Amino acid sequence: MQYWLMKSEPDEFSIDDLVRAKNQSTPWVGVRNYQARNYMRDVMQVGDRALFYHSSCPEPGVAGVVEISREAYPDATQFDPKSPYYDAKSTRAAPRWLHVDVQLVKKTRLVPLAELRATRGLEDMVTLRRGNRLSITPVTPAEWKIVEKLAARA
DNA sequence: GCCAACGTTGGC
DNA sequence: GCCAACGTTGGC
Repeated sequence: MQYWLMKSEPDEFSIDDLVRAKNQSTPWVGVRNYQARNYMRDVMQVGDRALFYHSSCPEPGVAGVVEISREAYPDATQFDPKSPYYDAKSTRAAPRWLHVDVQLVKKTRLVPLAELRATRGLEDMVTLRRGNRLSITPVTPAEWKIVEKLAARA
């Protein structure tokens, strides 16, 4: 059992989109970074929990909690020439890109990035480290507790 | 729109 | 295998 942080651009897919989604669940398509893929493929397990993070938007921050609901399987968008995630070098025999499914646990208040940065105990959070751009990063149990407490505040 | 930081590509 | 050039991310 592991904790994670997963970034999504709310213009693309927001926490509210997840609230409205069928079964409040979604395939995490579009990851095109090997390290993030490897986390999904090799480390993530059904039942792991993740912070749903809004990035590249007016108010970046944690917007909710999700649970990994299906283990990694091939990302169909890599085979679709019309998709922005199309990868001409990937084949069905050896798909390059995989993804998990995630299911909503809860939408929380938006915990802004600035607040995360200002919180004691989160100094070493991977996603907050200088220059980090990875869309999927591990979160320690201690960090998880702190962020959950922040998110539960009114 | 800017820019720092990082990942990927491709020539050698 | 090196590394420069390029593209992308993501906060501001």
